[in-house]
Formats: sequence, C-alpha cells, structure tokens
Amino acid sequence: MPELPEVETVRRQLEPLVLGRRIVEGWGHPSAKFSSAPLAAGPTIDAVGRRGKYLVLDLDDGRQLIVHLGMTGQLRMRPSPDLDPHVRAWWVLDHGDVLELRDVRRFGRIGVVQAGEYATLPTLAAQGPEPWDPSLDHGGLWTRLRRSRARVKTQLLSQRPIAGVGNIYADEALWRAGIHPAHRTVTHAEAARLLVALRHVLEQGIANGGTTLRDYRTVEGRPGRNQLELGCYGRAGLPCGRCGQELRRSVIDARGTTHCPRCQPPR
DNA sequence: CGCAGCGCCTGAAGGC
DNA sequence: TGCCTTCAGGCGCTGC
Repeated sequence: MPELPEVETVRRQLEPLVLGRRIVEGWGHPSAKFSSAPLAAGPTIDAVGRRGKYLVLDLDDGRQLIVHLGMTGQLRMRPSPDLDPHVRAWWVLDHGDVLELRDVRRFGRIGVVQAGEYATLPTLAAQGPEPWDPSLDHGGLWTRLRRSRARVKTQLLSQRPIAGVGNIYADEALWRAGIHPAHRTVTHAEAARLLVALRHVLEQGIANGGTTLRDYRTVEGRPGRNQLELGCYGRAGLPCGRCGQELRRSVIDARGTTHCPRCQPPR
C-alpha cells in the first residue's frame, strides 16, 4: 500500500523520465476515478512533485495531473502500450514512451485540475503539513491532534494532523513512540516522541525504497526493502524487539493494528 | 462541522 | 481439486 515513502520513491524515479516531456495522448479507464486521464494531453511536464501520498505533476499550461496510487497502484514506463488488463490509464510522451498506471483493485485515482484547486480531491485539500515542514514542531502536532477526539491512529490515517501516513507507518511510529493506538488524547511529551518517530520511520522507508508487502513496486518494477526493517506492523505474535513482550493484533476503527501491550500501554 | 458507516474492488487465503 | 466465503484497506460520499 503506497504511503509517503513509496510515493516519494516513485516520484524520485519518475522525475528524470518525464520532466520536460510533452504529453501527446492519454487514455483512462471509464470509471470516474480514471476517466479524466486524457485531459492531461497537450502540455509539457514542468515539475514532478508530491503532497502526502499524492503525486503532483505540474503541467506548463497551469494545470496539474494528480495521481493517487490507492492500495495497488503502480506507475511504470513502457516502450509501447501493453495488453495488461489491469492498466487503468496511460499517457504517450513525446519521445514515444508510455507512462502507465496499473492498479488491480482500482482504489487509485487520477485528477486533472487547475493548479492548487483540489475541491475534487478533498483529502488532498484538507491534509496537514508535510512531516518535515520546518514550521511543524511537536507543539503544532499536539495542537492538530487536539482538534479531534478520534483515536490517535485514526487521526493519523485521516491525513489531517500530518500528510502521508498510512497503516504501516502509523503502527510503526506509534510503536516507536510508545503510544497506544486507541488513545484519544496525547500529552505534549507523547506528541514530541510521535513527531520524532514519524519522521524516523518515514525517512527510513524512503531510504529503503519503500515497503513491499505484496503489490507495491518502484517505477523500475522492483520491490522495496523496508518490509525487512519493520518492528511492529504485521508482526503480531512475535516478540517486541524493544521489550520482548508478544506483539498483539487488534482492529481499531476497522483497521488492522499491531501494537506492543508493554511499550504501548492503555491508560 | 465532525465523524461513523458504507461502498468501491479483486486476488489471496482459508474452510469444507 | 474446486467452489464458496472472508479478508484487506485509502478515500470519497452520505447522513446524522
């Protein structure tokens, strides 16, 4: 499931392949999530950016091509279109290469919008700062978390306190910070530990080229390596690497969750 | 306005 | 072996 580190890995690999290239033609699956892909045809790609889990390609006509990878989305470059039935959109670039979005479960999404106008992508519009935003400190994270009484893990997954965190990195960060995922409030000290932990696990994820549990692939078609470094997510029944207690699986607001009962005690 | 609940999707895994 | 059921989950939408 592509979260910030996976999308950033894709962004870095995609940038040299598409920057300065003109989009000649496009096609999108008829579903509303992908059907706007052809609207991106015409302009040249000015910049390859990212906000949270959203890939943002600036076009030189003042618009942006937004790609969200959902659960199973993969971007790749091909010398020509292929017959893979799971390709949901493609764009022919001016040298003839094809940028393809493959997305088995169709949880991904494409938008072609005027730059910065994200009314059709409400989560993008409402999401919090990038994790490394220099104006974000632990007091700011504490304030943002205090705006809602939802469980801290659910808040992180909402993208509103901070952008780009999904199920894997939420479990990892809460584990490292020693915060029970079902808590509805955090102390200033906990917010400080959580911000450090979030930055750490996201940086580590990027350094390892993302986490591949099943579907995620880089633009080069390779899996990431961060799954080898996870300390908590997906490790229920195994001993906690910090205290030895058996990690426990539960369901929090319909999301599978792993935590350590000793390092992350309930209040 | 906040938020819980639901639907979207399909392959994998488990039960029988 | 094969059929059926269940599960996974980010996000948009609806309705309270």
